[in-house]
Amino acid sequence: MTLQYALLGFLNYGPMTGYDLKKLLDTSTQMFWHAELSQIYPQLKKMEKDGLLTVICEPQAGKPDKKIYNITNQGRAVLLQWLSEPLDEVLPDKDPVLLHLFFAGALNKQVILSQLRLQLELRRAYLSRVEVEVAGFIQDTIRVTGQKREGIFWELIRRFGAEQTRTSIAWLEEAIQLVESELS
Amino acid sequence: MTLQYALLGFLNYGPMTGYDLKKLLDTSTQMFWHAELSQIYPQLKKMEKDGLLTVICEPQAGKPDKKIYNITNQGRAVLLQWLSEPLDEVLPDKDPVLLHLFFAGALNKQVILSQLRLQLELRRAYLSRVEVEVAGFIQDTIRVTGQKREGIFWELIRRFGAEQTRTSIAWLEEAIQLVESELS
DNA sequence: CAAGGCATGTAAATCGTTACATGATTTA
DNA sequence: TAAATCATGTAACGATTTACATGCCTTG
Repeated sequence: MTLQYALLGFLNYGPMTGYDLKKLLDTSTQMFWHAELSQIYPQLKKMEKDGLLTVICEPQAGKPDKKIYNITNQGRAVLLQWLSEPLDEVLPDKDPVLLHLFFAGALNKQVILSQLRLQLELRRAYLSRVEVEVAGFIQDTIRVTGQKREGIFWELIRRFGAEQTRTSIAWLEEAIQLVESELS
Repeated sequence: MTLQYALLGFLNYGPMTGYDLKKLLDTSTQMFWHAELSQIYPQLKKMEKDGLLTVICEPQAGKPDKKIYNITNQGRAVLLQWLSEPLDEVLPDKDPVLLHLFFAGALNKQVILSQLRLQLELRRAYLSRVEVEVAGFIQDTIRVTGQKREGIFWELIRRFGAEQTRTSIAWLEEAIQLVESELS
């Protein structure tokens, strides 16, 4: 169901195809929402049937028709209603990395250390991507589309990701030290 | 598949029932892994069929037989193999709260502020639970079971949750200020 | 006396991933 | 010439949630 709202959110920016939506999911929401084309296409079909979207087919040579989706007033209403819902939960998410670590007592010190060091490396690389590429991408998008109000929230979420990653990095550094010194 | 490893991880501590496992998932891993009984029972059955577990049925009056599961050597090998896998990904998780906020530009200032304030309240409450109850629960468990080595990791993960929550709180406070001052 | 804990499950539905299928054009 | 981009999908499988079903015992 949530995928529906993600798609409505993007279609509220303007008409586009399923393929376009996939690219947007991959470049902007990927860290907190993503989906495969094989999930997006049927979902769009259902939303059209439900009256949340309309389609225009644009014939193309050598490729399938381009199906350009438009959000309807009903679709906009459904989106706004969802967006207005109170955020009254702290969401438990699923994180296999933490599950690993939770049972890591069963492993020997060296294996644990190499796992922690690998995570540390990956998160440092991710942080620099968020601080450089993602930040630039958001500024470009604001400039090109003129979505200043929306841009405030995009940037806020980017900073959230950066802060969370910094926290992870500091924690991993401490964890490595602790395992090195306190684990036999 | 990951649920299997969570169950193996707990059964590696000692024999127990599906009902027991559900309670453990609810009290210790709930923030990074959880499952319903309707998923746990069939999974245990499958794991027994696969030779990762053995069962002993203990008849009870007025209740269904208690089915006590034991991890086998093969189960232990499967668990250790999974635990040893390199943690070579930064996991994208799904977070409807961030998705909300990503599209919050479509909402008016007051609705956004009340949503952010609600999240702030919830996370402050969660942090105090992690710092008091969860911390106490972990120390009790270490004392009662004597799992000192495992306890190091439980405590590490608890601190991770606390740090991430602190980061969220600081970020929400900033976000509220920014929305108050910079959004019309 | 109602609610919750104990203890097991099944059935249906939804959500999500992976694999398969087509076929032209562009880029490395 | 192989791979990526464009552009659509279907099919099969696996993971997860929600609803339903039973029934005793304990606690408030």
